Amino acid sequence: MPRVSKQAKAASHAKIVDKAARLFRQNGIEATGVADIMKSAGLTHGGFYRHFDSKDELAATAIARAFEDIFDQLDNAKTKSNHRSAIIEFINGDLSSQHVSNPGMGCPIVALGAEVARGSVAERTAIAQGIEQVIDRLAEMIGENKDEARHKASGLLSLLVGTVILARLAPSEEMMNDILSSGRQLSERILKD
Amino acid sequence: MPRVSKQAKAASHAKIVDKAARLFRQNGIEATGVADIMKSAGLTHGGFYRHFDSKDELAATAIARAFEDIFDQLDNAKTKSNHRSAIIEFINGDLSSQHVSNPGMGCPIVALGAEVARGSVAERTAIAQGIEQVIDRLAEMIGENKDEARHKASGLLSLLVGTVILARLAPSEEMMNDILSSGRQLSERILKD
DNA sequence: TGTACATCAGTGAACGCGCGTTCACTGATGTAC
DNA sequence: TGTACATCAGTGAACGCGCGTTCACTGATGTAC
Repeated sequence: MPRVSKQAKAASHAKIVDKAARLFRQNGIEATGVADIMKSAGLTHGGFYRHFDSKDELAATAIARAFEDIFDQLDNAKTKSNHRSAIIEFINGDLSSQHVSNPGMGCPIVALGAEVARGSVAERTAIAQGIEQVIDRLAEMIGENKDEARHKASGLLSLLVGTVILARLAPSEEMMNDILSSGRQLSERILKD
Repeated sequence: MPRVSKQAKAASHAKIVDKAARLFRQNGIEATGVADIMKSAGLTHGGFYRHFDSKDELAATAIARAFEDIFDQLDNAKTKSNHRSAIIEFINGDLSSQHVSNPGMGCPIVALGAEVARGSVAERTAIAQGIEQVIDRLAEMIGENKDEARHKASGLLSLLVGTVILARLAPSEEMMNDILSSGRQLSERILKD
């Protein structure tokens, strides 16, 4: 299959990014090969460099793409009438066993934070921008005075990230549930003044 | 340098584990080579398999070793007369810029949690045991009724882990300090009923 | 305590393997007339 | 609208490289007498 149309290329591009965003979160960036991603997108590895200059460039793009999933969840919750109940709904989704057992579709900070912290500038910039926006949106939903809301949003995000990481390391379902419920309870305490 | 004495071997063994515990936390397990570790311990890579059956076995051992650093800090704080001020001292050490900028000597859950979550059974067992013990010791210092204390300890640990991860991703010193101070403030709120 | 010999910690070359990246090639797409 | 040709998305073999692991070798250590 030789040259394809512009829109076919755009579709390939989007598919590569989507699959990468998923595979990177699932298995880590380093542990995911360019060939794995291309195969997952229904292509062969040789064509990769018609889309990206390097695996690192894809990683930065895929991190930004992964944050779109989080923004969708936040925006989706925000359309609900009540901000307070919307944020609780978001928290319950984040601190759920579904999220814990599906890293590929979950939070990129949880899945990739530690790895990206020692990664390239491009990767770190992408994740920092994502974090900034998540905190902005959380703060907007928390409301009250702006500084105080950002303060709470930052603490809440830290708690959510740490809770899911610990839950993914729990050796039993029982312990996972204990960790998640501790996180949920503390989250609610952050929200009520 | 051929065969060495039993105690020289024991010293080599300890040095390999110490260096591995540090390098793994600094650069990740996968990104750290056996040869890097051996070189760092003043040895050549060929001798590695007189000490461990595989890199994975070393990883599990090094994770357990890394937790010793945390236990030392916790026990050190616990010898202080007042449990309440001791736990605050521990929190302040954990949520400090020194900890953020020195992953090699810091918390293995922060540095390796996400990677170990998709690692071998040996690695996951080692980190789960470490987490269990950290929660036990935190709960003991928190006091009050046992279930409530474990609940709080679990939430506190989640918060600490997430805060340090976010702080390591902060693009500016200012944002890092904001994240750390949000984490510190929330931590104290967990402690005062 | 002294001697003879087996053991094995550590060395450094070598192994197979998978990785990111490059390349010559293909033929449909896009463009210029 | 039709024709001629350059472009370039995608293929699959090949590249150099670093990895975890194995191996033959060395000679001091540990042990048996």
